[in-house]
Amino acid sequence: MAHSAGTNGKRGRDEMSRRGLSQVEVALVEFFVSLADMAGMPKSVGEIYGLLFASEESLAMDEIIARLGLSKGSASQGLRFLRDCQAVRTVYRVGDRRDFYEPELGLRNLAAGFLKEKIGPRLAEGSRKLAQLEEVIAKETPTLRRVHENRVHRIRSWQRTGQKIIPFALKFLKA
Amino acid sequence: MAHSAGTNGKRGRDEMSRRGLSQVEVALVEFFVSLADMAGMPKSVGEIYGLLFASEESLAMDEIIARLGLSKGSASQGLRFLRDCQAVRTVYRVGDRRDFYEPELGLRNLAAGFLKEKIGPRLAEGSRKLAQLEEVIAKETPTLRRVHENRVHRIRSWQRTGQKIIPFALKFLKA
DNA sequence: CGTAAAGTTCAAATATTATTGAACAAAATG
DNA sequence: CATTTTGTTCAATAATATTTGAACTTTACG
Repeated sequence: MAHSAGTNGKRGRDEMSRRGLSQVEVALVEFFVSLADMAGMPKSVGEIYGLLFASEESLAMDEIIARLGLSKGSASQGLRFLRDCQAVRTVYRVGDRRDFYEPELGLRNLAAGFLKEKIGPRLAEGSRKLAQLEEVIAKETPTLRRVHENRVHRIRSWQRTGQKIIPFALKFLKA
Repeated sequence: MAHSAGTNGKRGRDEMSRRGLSQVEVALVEFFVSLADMAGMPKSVGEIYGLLFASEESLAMDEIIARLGLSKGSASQGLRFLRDCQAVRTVYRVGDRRDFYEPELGLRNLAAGFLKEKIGPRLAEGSRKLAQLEEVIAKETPTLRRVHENRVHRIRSWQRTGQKIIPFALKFLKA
């Protein structure tokens, strides 16, 4: 078990309070946990971002571990994920070897980082697979080919629309 | 086990081919499985939509079951999910009691259905939780309150931006 | 009605994903 | 350079989500 205080493996609202998180901190952590869930990220990622978001000053990994009651492994991986998406930044404090973390608060940057890191690669992969598919279709008999080309063109059209919308939406978020 | 042909529980590319799916159908099913995964939907939902998308004519549930080799339960639940999001429609054929399904092909309608059915309720729930949180914050001491209000206002601002973008993006997709 | 076909539900089984923690690596400190 | 602090990795474990299939409901048909 990752921590000494709890009587079981679940980190619920009660245990969070016991660890010294205020009601507001607990609520913000919960809020971001449900957002993380919506975006298909692990719960621990939501917890960490939520805690940093609620916290006035930056936090080191061991502080995050202590306050959320999660394991070193989860904290390390969660912070890496958040760094990869540029949802958190490290800040340096004189006389302290640890890395301190603070959250990115700009919606535009959060969205851009998530799109670039987590969505972009998968769309690129899809695009690659579609290209392969078009090769297969080109070899089919004319009757069959007509139907399949129609379908694949439909997806291509979706992709073109998406590629127009995304940069536009990001500009919209600039504010 | 849901089907008689396979030697194990996995439905891979090989088994799909054996069931009489063409190379193109297999590729389209795979394509939508990975899209479904990206959107946090069960694989079976992607399979079903992919098969319908690849299919020139509408299909009944038992045909979907036979061709994809999934269970009655999965097919029923998957089709319900797709109907809920308006990603598929039922069509009627004379002299056949079964419901036949065809896919929605318009990106705008697909996106709108997904947002309304799967994203909307969660955002509403988040909004509700934020309102509760604001009540708690209002009761805090002035010093603490200042910090927390700042954080929550940030989220409110995100929400306002999101609420402006979504209808705009949907209009953009109308084409 | 009685029967059969079509479809749904849900508890149990399975598959997938996240978390843990101990072993390891890197880097600063004295 | 030995030691301590900080952080990472990854195999085992725990937790979660999906799938299955048998029992059930609903609807149509003769």
